[in-house]
Amino acid sequence: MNSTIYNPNRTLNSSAQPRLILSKALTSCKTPRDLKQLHASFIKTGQIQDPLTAAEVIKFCAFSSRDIDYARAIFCQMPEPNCFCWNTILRVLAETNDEHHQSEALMLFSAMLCDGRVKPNRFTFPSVLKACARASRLREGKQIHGLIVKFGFHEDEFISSSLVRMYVMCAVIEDAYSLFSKNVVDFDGSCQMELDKRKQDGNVVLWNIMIDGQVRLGDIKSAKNLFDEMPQRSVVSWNVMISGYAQNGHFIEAINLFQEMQSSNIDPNYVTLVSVLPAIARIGALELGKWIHLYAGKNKIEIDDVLGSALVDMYSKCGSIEKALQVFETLPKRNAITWSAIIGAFAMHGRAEDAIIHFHLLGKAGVTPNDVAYIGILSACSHAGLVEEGRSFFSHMVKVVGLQPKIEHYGCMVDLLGRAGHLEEAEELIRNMPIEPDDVIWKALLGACKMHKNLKMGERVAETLMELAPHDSGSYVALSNLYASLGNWEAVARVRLKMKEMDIRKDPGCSWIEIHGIIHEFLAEDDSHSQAKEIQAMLGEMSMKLRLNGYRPNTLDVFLNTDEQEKARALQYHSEKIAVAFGLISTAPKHPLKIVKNLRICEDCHASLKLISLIYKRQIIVRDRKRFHHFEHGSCSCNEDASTMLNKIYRKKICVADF
DNA sequence: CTAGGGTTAG
Repeated sequence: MNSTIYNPNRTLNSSAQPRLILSKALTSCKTPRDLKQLHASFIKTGQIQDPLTAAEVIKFCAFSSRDIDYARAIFCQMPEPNCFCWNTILRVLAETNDEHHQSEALMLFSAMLCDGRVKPNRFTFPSVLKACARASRLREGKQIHGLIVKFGFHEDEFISSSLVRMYVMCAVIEDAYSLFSKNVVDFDGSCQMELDKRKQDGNVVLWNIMIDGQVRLGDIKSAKNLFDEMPQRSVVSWNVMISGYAQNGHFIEAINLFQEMQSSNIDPNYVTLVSVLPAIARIGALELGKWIHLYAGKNKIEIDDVLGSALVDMYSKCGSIEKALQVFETLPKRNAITWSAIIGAFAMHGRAEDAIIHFHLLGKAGVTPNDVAYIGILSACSHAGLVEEGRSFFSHMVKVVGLQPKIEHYGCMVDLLGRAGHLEEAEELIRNMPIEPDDVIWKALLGACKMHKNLKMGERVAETLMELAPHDSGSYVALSNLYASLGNWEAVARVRLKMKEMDIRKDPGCSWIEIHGIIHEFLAEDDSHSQAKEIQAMLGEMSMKLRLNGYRPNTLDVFLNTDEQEKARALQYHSEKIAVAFGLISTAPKHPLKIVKNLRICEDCHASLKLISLIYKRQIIVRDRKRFHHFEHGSCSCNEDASTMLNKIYRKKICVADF
């Protein structure tokens, strides 16, 4: 590292200014420029020599202006950092999301020990353990555990909870649990009254860490059990559990818990909002999302770049691209993730031009695009068929920005080339890329084979896919669709038979609708809802009115091997239809219905919903796993979509379900 | 100077 740390020949200038004035001066810094100016003046007056001043500046750099390099530079220039300074830089490095910085924290810690002029104190270890935890460095973690015992800090409750955290994050759940049990205070015992506030808080933290660890290991059930068992909860306990659900795909549970939190009179804070918004976005619960936005405003919760990114994503995934843009434009600060969110939003809504415009604006704003921004821009190009633009963005990413393309980027390129008909080039890209291809990328190529009716390549790709993911329904469905698009029904039957033999079933379809702020979830053929009877009646009415209006069930995409009547029945009970039926009986006339589906909407539902929008005079907005469909006056916004055009041309033959 | 957070191809 930097040798000036170890230079013993300089002396300390102790012209310390009172700390209050110092932090006031720091918080008055609004831009990195202000900070650098203040720093310059500290250097001029020699005040930077004061460890307290330096530590404050380091902290401010790292946490308020998030400039780790600058923080490190200040630390490295200190002739004789005291323990407080060491602790500060260690904490700064440990709390980043960057594994390099966390490793650096460990190296710095060992430098601190070697240097020997400053002994680690009880504030040093939590940071160092955090670095081990975040970087999953069990070996170092154990060594540090030894040191802690040697220094006699193992009784310290902050340190013991950090130890639990380290073990839990390094996936040594048994050690974590035994330490946890040793340290956790039994609230059922008579000692409860004697516990002081600090001890109680420490106890809650210990539980929170344990829950967080279970969540990170993907053991949501154990996490929830602990959450239910814990004697006291803080707002963090709720946040950990909510984000745990959200990050493991249990969106409904996350939202339910968020609502339960409010019934328990715990006020959501900034982190709560950031944690619950992704779940709201994925479910498409616009009303709840708007409420969150309002709540932040009312409760003076600052909408910064982080919360702003979550809001932009939520509005876009809930169908309000305009609102997403509006939030984006009013943000005081935008980082690479914020830009990725808006670019991804435009991509999802098929607005390639806006995506490109914003990609250029990002560069003008002095932000370096991250890998996710490139995923957004490449998928926008792909949807719009902008092959040359896509290629140029890809090479820009590699050659100019120096980002290593991930499988997602190759996936976008395969999709881009494949859609445009450059099938050979797409396949070559897969075979030549330095990453092992996954099922997703082969599926993209298979989709393109289907689109361009390349049976030869399609069969070859499907074969590879079935080897790669033999129990994934997707490849069978895609191959079957390819045969169907060529009218080869015999081959379709063969694929379906094989699926049956291998007991492979299509993923269950699932739809959500938000009514008066409550989210209702429906599976296909679902009759578990409390208003199941009314819904059934409505479905009956819908099916009758549809038939009176000339609709005939399109049973080609029903994947069951059953007779025609069965198939028609199954279609009637697709989850999106159930959600629409429920929406129709639960809302006032003319009220638009917004539905989110986990899979792609099937052609039969697509056709039915067009008619339903006409018959019931409702706007119906369906977000399927890929895009938005706005049904109104008997037509859908995606009408001009290429695949639908194909379906129109091959209406009689095509088996449409794209799943 | 313990704990929690945002974007991700088809």
